[in-house]
Amino acid sequence: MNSLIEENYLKALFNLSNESGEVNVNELSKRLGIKMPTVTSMMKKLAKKKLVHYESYKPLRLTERGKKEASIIIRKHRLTEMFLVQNMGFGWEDVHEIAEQVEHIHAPEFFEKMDELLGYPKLDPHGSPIPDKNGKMEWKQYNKLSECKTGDIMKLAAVIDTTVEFLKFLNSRELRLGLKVKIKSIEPFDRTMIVSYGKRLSETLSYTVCERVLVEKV
Amino acid sequence: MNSLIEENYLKALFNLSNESGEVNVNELSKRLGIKMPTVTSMMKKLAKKKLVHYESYKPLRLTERGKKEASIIIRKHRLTEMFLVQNMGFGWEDVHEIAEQVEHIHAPEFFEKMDELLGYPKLDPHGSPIPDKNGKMEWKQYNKLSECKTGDIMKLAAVIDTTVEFLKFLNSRELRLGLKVKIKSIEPFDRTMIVSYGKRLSETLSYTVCERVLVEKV
DNA sequence: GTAATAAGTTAGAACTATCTAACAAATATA
DNA sequence: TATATTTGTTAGATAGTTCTAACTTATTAC
Repeated sequence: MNSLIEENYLKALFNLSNESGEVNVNELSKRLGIKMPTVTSMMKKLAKKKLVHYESYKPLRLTERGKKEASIIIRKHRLTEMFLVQNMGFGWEDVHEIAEQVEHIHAPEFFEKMDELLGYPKLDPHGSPIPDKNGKMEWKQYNKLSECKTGDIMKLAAVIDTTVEFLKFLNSRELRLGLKVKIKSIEPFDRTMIVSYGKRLSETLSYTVCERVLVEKV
Repeated sequence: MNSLIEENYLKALFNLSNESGEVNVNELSKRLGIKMPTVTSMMKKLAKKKLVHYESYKPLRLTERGKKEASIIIRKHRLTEMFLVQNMGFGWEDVHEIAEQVEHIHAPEFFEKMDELLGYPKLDPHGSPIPDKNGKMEWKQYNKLSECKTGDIMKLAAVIDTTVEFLKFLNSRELRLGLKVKIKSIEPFDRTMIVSYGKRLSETLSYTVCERVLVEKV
């Protein structure tokens, strides 16, 4: 059984690996807000437990067991987010912080029940895939909205950023997953996009925003 | 903000005070499965935080603040149990362990939402009162079934023991809260009761069982 | 290719929550 | 009351997670 603290290291390492390939002590340290020496010593501890491969000065890698345990925590997080939205009426902007705590509950039957009540969803409210009981998950290859070109019509598929501030911004523009967005023009100087969707015929989205939104072909 | 560990001491002290009046280090130590010296030092720590009144060799007492914080943890526990039963379809025997973990989640809006979805219940699935947001709760004065006499017709109101084993025993005899039970006779030697209820005209309940069931006049 | 900078490690300290061993106080018993 | 038992405290040790300071290795820039 891993402690809550170990679980947070595993999860952060798993997420960072998926985001940026190779992960080093410095990155993990920044992600967790924990100083590097502490991270080093935890990596040694997790290496002893066969959850990470650790060699001095080398990039950090989860073992297969480490990946599986991390996936299960992420499964619990995403099922919880989905449950909070679908079955309890929370907005997608309010669920991350709660799920961050609920994900550490050790009670498989609790999460199985959520899964069942939700009808075995494949995606969470932010469009991220929910790993199955064995920790397997399928990542669809989405593109960033910021990488699309003028004239493209794309469907919003997922968000990368799940902070309250970002999601409230999307709410304020009535932007939600599944929506079809047409790119009317792109400002070359700062890569701001002018887009249209639903009843909104001309909305301006900064590059910062477009970078955090994943889309797929309609 | 109190740690999970501090919360468990507060809750145990609160529950023991309600059960048996004066609480000493030894009792609290046994309840928590933690050795006495550890309990002593935690009491000193909680006294510094103005959550308990502590004097060497004197009984332990929660301060008003301590009582309030303990009540809020118990509120979260009982709302969770009720939610698991009413909104997620768990049996009353399966919810204690899960609630034991969920009660430590710091997210008032999560528990407010449960309360709302449940329609502001006053009692949990085991018949215990749910404290309000300010930590206030009303204890109805129930009697133990074991203290009733032959001929009494009583309604099952609450259970004292929430372990899986005990509740499964009650399930196996179709005993649930709200049920009317008539005491047909009491064996003087071991205080075993012969009772009737529903379609069951003659069931035998040991003193151990009757002691754990609270009842009220019909 | 050396110097400067960034990243990583080691050593040692602090804090929390736990324990055991030894002693002290309070309570029960004879 | 004197003794035995129970209860409670003090002191010191251990394990987990964190930190800072000092040092080492790797990478970047000139």
